[in-house]
Order: sequence, then structure tokens, then C-alpha cells
Amino acid sequence: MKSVRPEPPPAHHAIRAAIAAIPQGRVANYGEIARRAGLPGRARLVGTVLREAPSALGLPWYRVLRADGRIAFPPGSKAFREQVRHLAGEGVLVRGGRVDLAVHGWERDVDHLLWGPPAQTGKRKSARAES
DNA sequence: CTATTGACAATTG
DNA sequence: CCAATTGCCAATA
Repeated sequence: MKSVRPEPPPAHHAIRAAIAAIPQGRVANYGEIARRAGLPGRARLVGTVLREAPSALGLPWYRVLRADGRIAFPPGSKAFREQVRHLAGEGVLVRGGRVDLAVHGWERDVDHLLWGPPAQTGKRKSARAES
């Protein structure tokens, strides 16, 4: 007979795979994951799936951040601290509960790849003096 | 069945 | 920077 446990819908599986595909030391936002999973615009679905996803799967949930690179949990929360700790262990620096997507973003802008990664520490508005 | 919610995103003021 | 608004759609009540 059918398993008592409801099988995970394809959408959930795709989302999990997308999350598991995030390289170590990098972070991705919900919209990005949804797009990778073939579900453009379903960023909230990613959150729902992650929430329901059992930790036994070993999904790098801590590599998933908001579109602005901010932690998806309220600051000071337990999950928040744990996420920050995990990211720190991966080599990702978190400042003010926020991560520089321009530095650790998974699919950051192509321009940065061509011009080289910007400095992460002391990132001020450096004037670009290229001609 | 309808209403509300949500680990979101983007825009506007 | 913050607040409010709209779009999105599955899961839950």
C-alpha cells in the first residue's frame, strides 16, 4: 500500500535540489533558488519547502538569504545565530545580519567577474577610474 | 468551499 | 533608511 508518508511533490524536490546545489562558501536568495528549480516567481514556495524540509536531509538552508542578502530570520533569533555561525564556518562574512551578495553571491553580476571581485572589507564607494 | 498566512520580491513615497 | 503597497501562489486554518 501506499506509504503513509506523502511523497514530496516534484516542485519540492526541485527546490531541494537547487538548494543543495549551492556551492560551499556562497549564498543564494530565495528568488534565485526558485528560478533554478524551474519555478520563477515562487520565492515564497522555497521558504515553505525549507520550513517543512527535515534537517536530516542535510540541506544547506543556511546558504539561502533574502534578495537583499539579509538573513530571513529576525535578528537575535536562534535560527538567526545558527545561520550566521554556519555561514562563518563556510567563510562567509555577515555584517549587521547582512551578507554582501556582490562578494559571496552565487550568481553575482557578470560585470564583477570581468572586472574582478570588489574588496569586501571597507567597501566604500570607491570611484571607478577606468576609462 | 473561502480566508488567512508566509524562511519572499520589487516598487514607490 | 524605513513604511506602505502590490504581486505571487502553496500551505494551512
